[in-house]
Amino acid sequence: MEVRTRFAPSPTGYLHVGGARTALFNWLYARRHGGKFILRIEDTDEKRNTAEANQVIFDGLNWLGLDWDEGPDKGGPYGPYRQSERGDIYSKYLAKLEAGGHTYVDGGAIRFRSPRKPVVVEDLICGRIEFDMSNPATHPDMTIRRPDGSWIFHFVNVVDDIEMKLTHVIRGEDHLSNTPKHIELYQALGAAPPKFAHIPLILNHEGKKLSKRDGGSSITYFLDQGYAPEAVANYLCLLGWSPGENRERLDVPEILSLFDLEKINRRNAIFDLDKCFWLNGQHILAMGLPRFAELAKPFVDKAGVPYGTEEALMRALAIVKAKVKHLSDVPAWIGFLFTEDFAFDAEAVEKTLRKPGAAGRLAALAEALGGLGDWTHANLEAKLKEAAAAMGVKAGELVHPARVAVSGRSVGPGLYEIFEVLGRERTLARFGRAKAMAAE
RNA sequence: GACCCUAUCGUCCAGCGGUUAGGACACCGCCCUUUCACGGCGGUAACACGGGUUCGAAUCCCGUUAGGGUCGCCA
Repeated sequence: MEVRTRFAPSPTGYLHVGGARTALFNWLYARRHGGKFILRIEDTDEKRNTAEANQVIFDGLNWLGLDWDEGPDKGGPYGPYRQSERGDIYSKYLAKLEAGGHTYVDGGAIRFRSPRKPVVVEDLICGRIEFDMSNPATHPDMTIRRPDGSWIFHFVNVVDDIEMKLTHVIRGEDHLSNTPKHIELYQALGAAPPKFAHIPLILNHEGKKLSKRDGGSSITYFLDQGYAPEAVANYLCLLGWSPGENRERLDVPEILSLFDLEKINRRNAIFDLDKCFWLNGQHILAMGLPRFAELAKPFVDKAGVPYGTEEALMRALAIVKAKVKHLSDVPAWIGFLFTEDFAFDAEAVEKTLRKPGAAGRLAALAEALGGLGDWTHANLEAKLKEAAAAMGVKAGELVHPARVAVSGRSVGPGLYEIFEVLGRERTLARFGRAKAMAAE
């Protein structure tokens, strides 16, 4: 039988990382087993069900690289995929329940009468759990339709899962206690329940459920902060799951080949931004220049870096890629390469250019480089070291003031790489300008 | 409160009856180095507690404690 999983978010206007991880696990499971991944919007109650709120979900999933086979925007054999458009289906199922004598009216609302029999949940992750449903005080008959005719989550969720032929329901552990209610509904409707897999929750640093207020609780945070989606997906799946062999950095194809619901653990995990950050750097380091450029470009454009040609941009990106941890930092890393109007860091100027003799050393270096043959990394390095030796100083005595002279800062890409990208003319011009700031 | 889940370094993840309890992030040293990163080496740091079972428990069982979740005419 074909595996069918789903992600069924409520359009609240943002995509929570916990939801994103749930989506990721569902997607992984479906793709791993050659099945289908379905997107369904659960908007029976939420009045924030706007086109924008829907778009946020689409964008978030797309950004993470999670594609769906059926959904509100692409249709499918069991649509519509928005609960607000499925009223007729729910009415039909309600009639079934009514015919079976499973409902009663209470205050205008319709409730489902619990059979009050023990219910066993066979969970792929949590194992076998038996629930005693006999006490109406702790397990009240659930409402399935409000007096105004609108539907309640538990009912429509089950109906849709039946109608859409879902085989596996992978969701947060906060639904574990709801599951026996859902199973009662399946039984009353004469449908076989899907396999359930309840994954542990993501907690904040206080050990509470991650909320909107917590940094990094929304997927857009990662996009804005300059995270690579592959790094975020990688980090998210490492929360509660392990590929074994102490593997940390994994690309999606690897995750796909290793993923297994049975290997998901049962303990809630605290979200650790530090590790996600580190993983981001690892992914950036490992990715090719084209991918890096693709991810960095939006930030470069947004910052208005006047990089000129595409080739020039690529040369700049190439020399900073190994240093960058956040893609959002790229403009700051490369800006000085494209304008003479870059800022000089006061402390850097003080420590290097204002050092006695700096002006003379800079002048000597400029002279040496002026006569250099091919303006290449190797030649530049050799010439600088030769000049340092001739002056009887350590290479650093030339390197540091030169770096500040051409970039305005004491940290940055490799010096010779900067020289190469700037070219002879601009490098020497910047030397000349810096001499004015330097101490004799 | 009732019910359900969970319990290994500060954090994430290994471990599934016999290990000097391992890896990663973070942190602290040292090395590499033109800066910053990267990388390398080393260090600090954990089996919640109490009973069992067993020749032998982080691993199995039972309690206690702690944390989380669910008990909606929210999803």
